[in-house]
Amino acid sequence: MKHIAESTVRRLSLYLLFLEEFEARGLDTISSTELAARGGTTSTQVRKDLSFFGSFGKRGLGYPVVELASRIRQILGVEREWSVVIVGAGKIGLALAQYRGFAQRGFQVRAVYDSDPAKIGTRSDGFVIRALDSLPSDARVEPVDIAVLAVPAPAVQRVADLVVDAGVRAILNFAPHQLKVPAHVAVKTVNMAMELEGLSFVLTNHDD
Amino acid sequence: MKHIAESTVRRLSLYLLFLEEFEARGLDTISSTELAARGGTTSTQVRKDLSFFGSFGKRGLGYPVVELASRIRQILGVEREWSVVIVGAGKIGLALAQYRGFAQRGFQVRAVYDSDPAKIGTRSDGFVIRALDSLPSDARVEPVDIAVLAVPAPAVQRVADLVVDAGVRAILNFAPHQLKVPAHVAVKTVNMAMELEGLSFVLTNHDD
DNA sequence: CCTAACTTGTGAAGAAATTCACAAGCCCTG
DNA sequence: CAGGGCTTGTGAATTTCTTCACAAGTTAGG
Repeated sequence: MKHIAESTVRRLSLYLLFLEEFEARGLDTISSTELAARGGTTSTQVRKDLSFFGSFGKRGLGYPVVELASRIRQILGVEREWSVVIVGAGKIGLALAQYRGFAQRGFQVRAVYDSDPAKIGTRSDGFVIRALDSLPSDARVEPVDIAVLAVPAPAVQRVADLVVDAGVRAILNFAPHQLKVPAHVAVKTVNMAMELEGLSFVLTNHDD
Repeated sequence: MKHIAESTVRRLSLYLLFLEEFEARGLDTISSTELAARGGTTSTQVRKDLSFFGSFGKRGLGYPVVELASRIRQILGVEREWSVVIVGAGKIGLALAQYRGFAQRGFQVRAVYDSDPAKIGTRSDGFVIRALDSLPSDARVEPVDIAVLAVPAPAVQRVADLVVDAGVRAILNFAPHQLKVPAHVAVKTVNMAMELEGLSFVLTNHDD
C-alpha cells in the first residue's frame, strides 16, 4: 500500500468520531460535505482521504454511515481489541487508567505499573498498582500491545527501554521528552505544555 | 510577518525543551546538527525554522544556548505569564491542575471550575473547586488567557461558548469533540483516544 | 597569515499535501 | 424515461513544506 500521511490518519479518526454521532442519530447516509463541515476540513479532502483506501460512497447520494464507520474502524485497526498498560500511577496515569474514551475504542487497560514502593500494591479505580519490575514477566504471560507512559521526564527513556525489551511495539508518551526507540516501535508523544505553547504563540503573534 | 506553519511552532517548542537541557548541562553553544539529532529532525530543518524569525547563530560555531532559548521563549510568547483556568474537576481536570509542566512554562493555573454541586466548594490539590457559573464574573475581575476544558464531550461545546463569552481567547480541549468557536479564538484539541488510534493504525498496517 | 574544518543562512529544487475541476453515476420528479 | 440536481472519485494544478547545495563567516592550529 502507498504510504499514508499521518494527517490523513488523524482525519480518519475524526471522521469516525462524527460518523458515530451520525450513527447514533440514526442517519443512513452522509455526504463528504457534511462530514467536512463537522470537522473543519473540505469535502475534497474527505473524499481524497477515503480514496486512498477504496470507494465507499455512492455518487449522488453520499456514504452509508454504518458501513463507512465500519470500514474506517478496519482501516484504523480498532475493530479489534488492543491490550494497553499504563506506566506511572501518578495523577495523570491514574486519570488515563480510568478514562472511558479508551475502552470505547477497544483499548483495554490491563494494568497500571509504578516503581514507587509506597504505591505498589495499593488499589485505585479497580487497579492494583503493580511493580514496574514485574512488567516484563507479566507481558510474557499476557502480551501488551501499547504502553502508555505517564512518568516523569527524567525516567521516561529508561521506562521506554524496559517496555520495548518486554515486547511492546507501540508507546504513547505523556512525558515532555523525545524518546529514542528501535525502528519497529511506534511512538507518539503528547506534550501538554507544548500544546499550550502553540496557543501562546497564536495569542502572541495574532494581529488583532 | 509571513505565515508560520504549525509544524514549525511545534518544533520550536521541542528545540526549547532541548535547549533547556543543554542549558542545565552548562553548554555554551549548540549546532543545528546536535539540536536536530536530539529531536529527530534534520539540521537544515532546524536552521530553516529559526530563519523565519532571524539569524541567531554564528557561522562555524553554532547557536548560543542561553540566548537562543530566550529568543524562542520570546517567539512562543512564554517569557511572560499566562493565566489559565481548568474547567472540569474530574480525574483528568484535577491531574492537569496540578501538572508541574504548565507552571514551568509560565502557565499559571488560577482556578478549577465544575458544574457539579457535589464538587463545588471542595478542595483538591490546593484548589477550591468553583462553580462554572461564576467563571464569567471571575474572568472580569482577573482576565483569563487560556481555558483548559476537561469536561465530557456532550458538554464541551456549551462550556466553550461560555468561556468564549467570558473573553477567553484560547482553548485547550481534552474532550473528543471538535469545537466551533469564533475566528478570533484559538483552539487546540488533544484527543487521547485519537492518539491511540494512530498507534493502532501503525500496528495494523505495519508490514513486518 | 594561511589553511583546514566547521557551521550558518538561504535561494532553488524537490517532495508532499491540498485544492481544483470535471467526468461519471445515482436519485427523484414529472 | 428524460432532465435536473446532487454527489463521488480522481487526474492535474497548486500550494505548502522539506531537503539540497553552496556561498559566506568563524575558529583553531601551525
